[in-house]
Amino acid sequence: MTKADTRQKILDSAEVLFAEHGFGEVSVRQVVQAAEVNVASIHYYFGSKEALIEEVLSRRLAPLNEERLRQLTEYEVAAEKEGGALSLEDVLYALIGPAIRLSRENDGGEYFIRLMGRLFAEPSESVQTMLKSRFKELFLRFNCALTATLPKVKKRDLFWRMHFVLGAMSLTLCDRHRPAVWSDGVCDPEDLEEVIAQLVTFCAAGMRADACKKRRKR
Amino acid sequence: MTKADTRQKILDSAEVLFAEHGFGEVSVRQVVQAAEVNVASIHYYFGSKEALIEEVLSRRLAPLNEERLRQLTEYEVAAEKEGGALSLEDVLYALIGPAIRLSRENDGGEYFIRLMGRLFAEPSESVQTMLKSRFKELFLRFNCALTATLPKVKKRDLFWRMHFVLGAMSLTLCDRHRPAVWSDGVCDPEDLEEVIAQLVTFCAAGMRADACKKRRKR
DNA sequence: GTCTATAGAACGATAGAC
DNA sequence: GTCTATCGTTCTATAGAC
Repeated sequence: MTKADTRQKILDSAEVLFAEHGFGEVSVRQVVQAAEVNVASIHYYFGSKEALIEEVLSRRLAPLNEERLRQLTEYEVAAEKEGGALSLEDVLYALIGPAIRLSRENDGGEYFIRLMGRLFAEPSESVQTMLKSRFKELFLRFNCALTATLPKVKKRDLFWRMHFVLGAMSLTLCDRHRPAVWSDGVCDPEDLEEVIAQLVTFCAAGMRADACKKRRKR
Repeated sequence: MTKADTRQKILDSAEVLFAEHGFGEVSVRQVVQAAEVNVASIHYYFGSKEALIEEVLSRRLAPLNEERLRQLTEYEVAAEKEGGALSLEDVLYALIGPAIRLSRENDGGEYFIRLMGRLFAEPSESVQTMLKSRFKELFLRFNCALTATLPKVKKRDLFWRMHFVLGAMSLTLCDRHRPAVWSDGVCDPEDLEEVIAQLVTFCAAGMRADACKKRRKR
């Protein structure tokens, strides 16, 4: 077995196990058993359990966020060529589409995406700092694009709404079966393009809402 | 120290630790140390770590969901008295308001709410079955109320949108500081009524969106 | 009802032969 | 690069004195 094979097998098994049970619940011994490699391999290749976690994440996050930025740029160029403006739906589509598609792929992307959903629900400082640094560029680019398509929405409202978009997307990524289970089969999460369309429709309407007003007591 | 005191101290400490670090990452020894009680207490009072987790959850979930249902009924009665119909904003307010308020209380409710946010991101079957059974009644009641206020929205679209509302709310509950951190202080998550108003505004607009259409390729 | 003491298993990590 | 063997630690859980 080549070096690349062992490394790969460890990463693949770790991705699945961490996604299904969480970091703390999975031991390195379970990982090596699932990967069918030796106990010592993880420390040989990664040094520690923590370093393994880091690797599992970075392996897929960079390509995903690059694809999002690529699509956003593509839509911007297309809009300019047609002489029109970038639409809100385009921006949301570039943000949401690649992640949902990755979550339905059979090469393990599904597990990585569930892992990301978990991480966003994780308030520990180290995790949040890691997320912020890895999403900073993406966040700024999309924030600009959204501001441009929604000139009437106040800056503060826009930040809140981006947070809510992230939440709606994040829960959808966490567990693809939930909408079907809770709706007794009315929703079909296997229909990829519908999931994306549903999310984009909901989020676009939410982003376009009139200025938020605190509620009068009734 | 009375029996009730010890039990209470264990539950309070467990709530905080589980919320901050997750179930798997926290050992019963850390819990007893934080609670300043004996190592054997947890097994005396709860039997096992798993049973302790169950107790931490049920202690607060029932009152929270009762309050949500109570508010919904209150709004229904008020609307009928005025001869008007229940508004979508009322329904969302009854769903979201109590949870956000609990998340800002200083009696530990804050930690419980973060724990719930984590659980929703947890796809393990046992957790999802537990959640579904404990939220079934609430879900049905609110589903009815939403259907009534949104007669034009298709059943399937409605289910999807409820899922997205849950996601937006869930992420907001997970980590109260995130919107402030990501927006460099522009958002103020300490302003309770604004958080609620922002969420209700966004979700109401999303729920009212026109029928979802799959996207044409561009 | 609270304590000490400890069983018995699993943990992350490493040393050293091959 | 892969293996076995094992270190030292920590874990959940329990038995039994008080």
